[in-house]
Amino acid sequence: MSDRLPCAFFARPVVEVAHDLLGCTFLYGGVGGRVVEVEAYRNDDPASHTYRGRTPRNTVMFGPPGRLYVYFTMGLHFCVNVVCQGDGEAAAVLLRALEPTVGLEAMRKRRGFQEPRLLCSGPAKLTQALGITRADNGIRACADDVRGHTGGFADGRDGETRVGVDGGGAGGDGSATAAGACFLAREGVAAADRGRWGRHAPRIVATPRIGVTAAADTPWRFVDGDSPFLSRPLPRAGRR
DNA sequence: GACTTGATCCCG
DNA sequence: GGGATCAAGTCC
Repeated sequence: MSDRLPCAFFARPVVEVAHDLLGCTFLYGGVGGRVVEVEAYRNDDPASHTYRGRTPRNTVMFGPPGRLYVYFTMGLHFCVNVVCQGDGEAAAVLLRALEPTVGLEAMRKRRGFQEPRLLCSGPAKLTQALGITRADNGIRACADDVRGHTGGFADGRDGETRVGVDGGGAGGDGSATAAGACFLAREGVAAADRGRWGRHAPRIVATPRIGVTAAADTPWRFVDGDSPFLSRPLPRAGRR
């Protein structure tokens, strides 16, 4: 509980948050693992979905930090981001790979593979393994801040669950997205290994982002250079 | 290199 | 409104 990242964690510059998320644990519906690869996207960034302004699809990115922005891509995949910076700033961190640590069997079942390295080593693999879909767009992934309020939509939507813009989602299936079932947490490791936000300290390596054509050189993909669970191996130079 | 579908764009 | 375009991926 106490180690769940507060919403304030995400209300910081997105590149900073991306760094700090490495080594944290992402859990969704009791399934998940250690974050080993992320990418940062920002409003003034040609590679971001929000670069050309607000649309129905990217609306969640313009909302308060700490929410999930889930988008559908390539005709068959979902990818998941966590909204960052201030309400309206439209920045987010794409979760690209996890080292699976919790709920391996559920992930194997959804993915159809046994090998742990094949479960969450890519943004769409990860959502498939965890069972994240369009219906999760807009759900909160951060713990309540102290007391009082941190953000929330101006029109009053808030609280725990679906605030997606598609008005759909059947609303009542409530399994994985039940209150508090989706969050990021500081990893429970020796205090000596903890950084500012208490996570297990990874060896952070920055590279250009994968699959983007605009701003192709911006080095906003961050990985744990020692992890074997990346979506793709580090180029030679980045290895140890 | 194929696959698959929906959001967005550009024209009208 | 309608058709063209192309996308923050995966495949083992």
